[in-house]
Amino acid sequence: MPAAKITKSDQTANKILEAALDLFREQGFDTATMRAIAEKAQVATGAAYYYYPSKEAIVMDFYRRSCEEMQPKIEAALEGAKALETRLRALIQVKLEHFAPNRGILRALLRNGADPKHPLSPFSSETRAIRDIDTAWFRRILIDCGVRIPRDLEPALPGVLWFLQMGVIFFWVIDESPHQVRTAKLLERAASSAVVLIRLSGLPLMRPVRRSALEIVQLVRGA
Amino acid sequence: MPAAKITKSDQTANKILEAALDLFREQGFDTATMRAIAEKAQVATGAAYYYYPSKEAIVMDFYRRSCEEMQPKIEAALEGAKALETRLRALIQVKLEHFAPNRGILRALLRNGADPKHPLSPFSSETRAIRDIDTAWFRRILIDCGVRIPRDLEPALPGVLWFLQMGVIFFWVIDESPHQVRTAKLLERAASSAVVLIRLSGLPLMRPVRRSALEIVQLVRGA
DNA sequence: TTCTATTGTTGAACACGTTCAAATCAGATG
DNA sequence: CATCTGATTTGAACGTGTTCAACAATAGAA
Repeated sequence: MPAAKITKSDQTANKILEAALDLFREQGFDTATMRAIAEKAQVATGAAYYYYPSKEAIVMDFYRRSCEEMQPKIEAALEGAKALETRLRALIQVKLEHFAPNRGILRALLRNGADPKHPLSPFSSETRAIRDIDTAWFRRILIDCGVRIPRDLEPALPGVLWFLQMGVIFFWVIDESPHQVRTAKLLERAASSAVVLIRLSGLPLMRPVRRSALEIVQLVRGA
Repeated sequence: MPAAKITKSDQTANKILEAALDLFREQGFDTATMRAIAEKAQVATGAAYYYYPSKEAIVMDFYRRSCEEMQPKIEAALEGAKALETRLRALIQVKLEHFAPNRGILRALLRNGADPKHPLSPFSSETRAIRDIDTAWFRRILIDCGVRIPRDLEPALPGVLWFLQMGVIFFWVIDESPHQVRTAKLLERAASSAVVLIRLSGLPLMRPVRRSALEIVQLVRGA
């Protein structure tokens, strides 16, 4: 692998990204105009479009970078965490903390979440790669976690937990309570409930329910 | 109540609404421009804004009207339906059928669903009235439905079922399978599972799970 | 060095949703 | 009838994200 040289082009792209994020943080995604971003980055309006195909692509790049930066943080947070509940909480907590200074930007990103056709949606094909990396973490924390996972549930569970995580993050970006204390509570309850449900799902009595849930998951995933 | 006279103003508003919906259906929400809508309605661009504060307000009005029109249809569909599962399916089915010719328009409406601050979101304060009417139906179908509802679950359940319905509708608008056959399957499974879960939730063993679920619901509702 | 092709940069122009001051209309009032 | 008042209608203008033809800089080949 050749040493990744930092070209002038990279610097310009960075200048634009930083200018944009600054403005997004200061005045919000909608209020910050491309003209203002370009001016702050000391380039012409068109230059921004040479590096980013759209305003949304900028916030997409922010998302991609954030996820990269988070990988080692996640690794560290899971260090020593053995119980599934602890791991779940730690994994999601890392993300909330990492995004905390940029909650507004994340909101701009997630507001299109309901539309899988939208490039910014966490369910879009554009964000597929990130989603896969994310899901792999959930697959990993299920291994040797002290909770027996029913065989048929195993392939689907990481995706379901990722979805649960998305729910928590969605809630977090719109949580107006001081210090997002409601989200903290929700995360606690959700993680605990998830583990309880997984445990229960192994009970013979629950077999039909488990099968139904699985069918629903497969239906939704296939769409 | 005085006879609701149809004023010239009403006619113009209607002309604009119809022109807009036609164009939305023909070419989609984004492609249809306000100028084209105004032209089709044979008014100036500004006139559209005299009647509708925004392009989105038009589709909002469509949503409001649709819900009004659906009331008698729902009433009819529930006629004779006694079992909870049947009722659930019928209630949601009515909505899908009613919206079927306008699936694209509904998609434009729901894509902002993840942002409760957005006026068009089914979770926004602007759509509160509609949501309340909707939820009342779910409260109603729970009465004398043959399924014992745990006391503590009773106040929360209509809202939860409404949420479930929203999930099905969200899935439906993005379901690309022929005739939305996947949605049909999903609705079947979801309704069945919902009833099973409600039944199970009454079991003594499930009391802690029920309590946790209830806590989570209350946390999310309060935000 | 000089030519050439690629890469980067510019700012005017476009189409859009939206606003608004002015014009027009309709009905009430004198 | 003439006048006034409020409701309606107009179309130009604004600010936005985005495009693009033209230009500049750079790097590699000759």
